[in-house]
Amino acid sequence: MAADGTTGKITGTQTIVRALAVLRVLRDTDGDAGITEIARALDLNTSTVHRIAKALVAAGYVARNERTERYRLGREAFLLGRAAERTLGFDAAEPLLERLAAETGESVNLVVRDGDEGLVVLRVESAQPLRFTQPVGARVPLYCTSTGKALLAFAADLDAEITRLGDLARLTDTTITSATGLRRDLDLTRHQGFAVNRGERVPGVCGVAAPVLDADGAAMAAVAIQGPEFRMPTGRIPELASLAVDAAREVTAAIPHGYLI
Amino acid sequence: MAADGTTGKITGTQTIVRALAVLRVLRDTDGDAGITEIARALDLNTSTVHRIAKALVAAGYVARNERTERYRLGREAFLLGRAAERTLGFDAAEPLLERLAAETGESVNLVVRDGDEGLVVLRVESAQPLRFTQPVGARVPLYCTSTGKALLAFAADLDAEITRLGDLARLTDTTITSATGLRRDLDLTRHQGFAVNRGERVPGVCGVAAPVLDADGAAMAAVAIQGPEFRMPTGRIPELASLAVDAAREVTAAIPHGYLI
DNA sequence: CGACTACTTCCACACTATAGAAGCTACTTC
DNA sequence: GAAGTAGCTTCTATAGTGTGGAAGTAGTCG
Repeated sequence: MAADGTTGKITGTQTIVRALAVLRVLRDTDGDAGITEIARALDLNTSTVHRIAKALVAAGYVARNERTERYRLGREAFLLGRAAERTLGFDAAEPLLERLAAETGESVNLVVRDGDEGLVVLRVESAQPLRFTQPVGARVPLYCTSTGKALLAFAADLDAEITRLGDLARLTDTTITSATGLRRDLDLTRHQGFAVNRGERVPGVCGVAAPVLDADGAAMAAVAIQGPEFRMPTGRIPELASLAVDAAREVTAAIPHGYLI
Repeated sequence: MAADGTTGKITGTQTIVRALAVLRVLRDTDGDAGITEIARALDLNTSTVHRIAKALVAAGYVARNERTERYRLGREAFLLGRAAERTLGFDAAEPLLERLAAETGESVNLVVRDGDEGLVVLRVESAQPLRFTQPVGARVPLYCTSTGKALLAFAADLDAEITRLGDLARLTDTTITSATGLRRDLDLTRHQGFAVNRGERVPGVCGVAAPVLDADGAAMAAVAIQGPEFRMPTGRIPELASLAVDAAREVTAAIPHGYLI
């Protein structure tokens, strides 16, 4: 079968796509949103959005303010998320990351592949006043982050990945901007078993990431330790990497295999 | 069977209802589920479920195992939940409950009204080896729990609530089983500003709950301290109640008003 | 006080979602 | 190892669902 990397047009699901789009708008809105607001954002008729919203309210996925007639996400959305957290093993992974953060004193993230980006699904923040922080749900580039490079280096088809990335935008002095340079870095990452990022995306920020591997040796996710460069000198990298690799190995047991999380 | 809450006859939303039903099945399934399994649970044609599942997978709400062709909730469901947590103020409420749990040494819950039941949306467990525990997502009766009685006592129309409850099943020696008895208890609750439950649902378990009130004085949620009766003697109730009331007042500022959460 | 904006309801029609049939693969049984 | 079984997936004609324009209602601003 032709592996359709990009989502092909699936027919017979217009309504579902629209309903999920409404949820997405509410997810990305601070506070609440009105029907017209949502309709405009999605370029849909207000009556269509209104009907969809009504169904979502009836199901509890959306909460409705009776007075202001405005909407926000509801309790069923919250409960769905909790269930997803459990079934994807994030709740089991969290204590492992917390331990890693405590051991290293730095922030720790769990990142999964989401198309051509990395998606932060868990974070534990360092207790230090100066710490690296990225919100859950943040999407990060693959080619210039420790987690992204760990995901790429242990992807099923490394060459295909590199060509697919296209242009590598320069974000800092140390950003790797050539395909050959990235290839060399990923080979090293694969050989070492962990990826290192020294200010390639944000100046002064260093990351060390280990892949969470499935039975075939492909990366399902990546665990990263992140902090200011001065607290993570070259000499400390081996120790940090070893801790990250250990944590990643434990996370492997926590999350379900075979799923593109 | 599928009716969630009070699903009136809303037309033009069959597909959305079905898609949400598929999500509900996955939510209530441990591990993963197959198409046929879901179709049987919902009494739908497999091809219908398959198409819906495909749309949900494309949107990232459902994760698909390519090898086993089985499904579980996906990352977008998780992210939606996190967003709901934020917009409903649960993330802001959590530290308040944690403080209450630390102050009292007992388990703390936040419960909202869900139709004719209470729904546990947050919990912080006591550090004690013997502790009361209820999972997030658990639904509890209103008439025999501290949180339920706090929600009832501060409902908009108290009389209507009591008649609507119907039969009050006896669960323990101390369960209130008569409408007049419940009425008296709720009046006291309203007067005191907090509800107490001494083993009315589970023998030996005591709860003290304070309502989270909106601007109109109606309950939006309830905060409860729960533990074994012997650690919560009558003499300690005023102190615990005062702490619960204070916490509930702070939670009021955290959660959005006007929404039936 | 009138104009404006937003939410809600209704209904005929177009087009979407439906479900049956059939192909396909993986696993089980004999 | 062949035959059988169960489950996933694709296809398509058709029924019936969802659509969006229009009209009604309520609240807000100048």
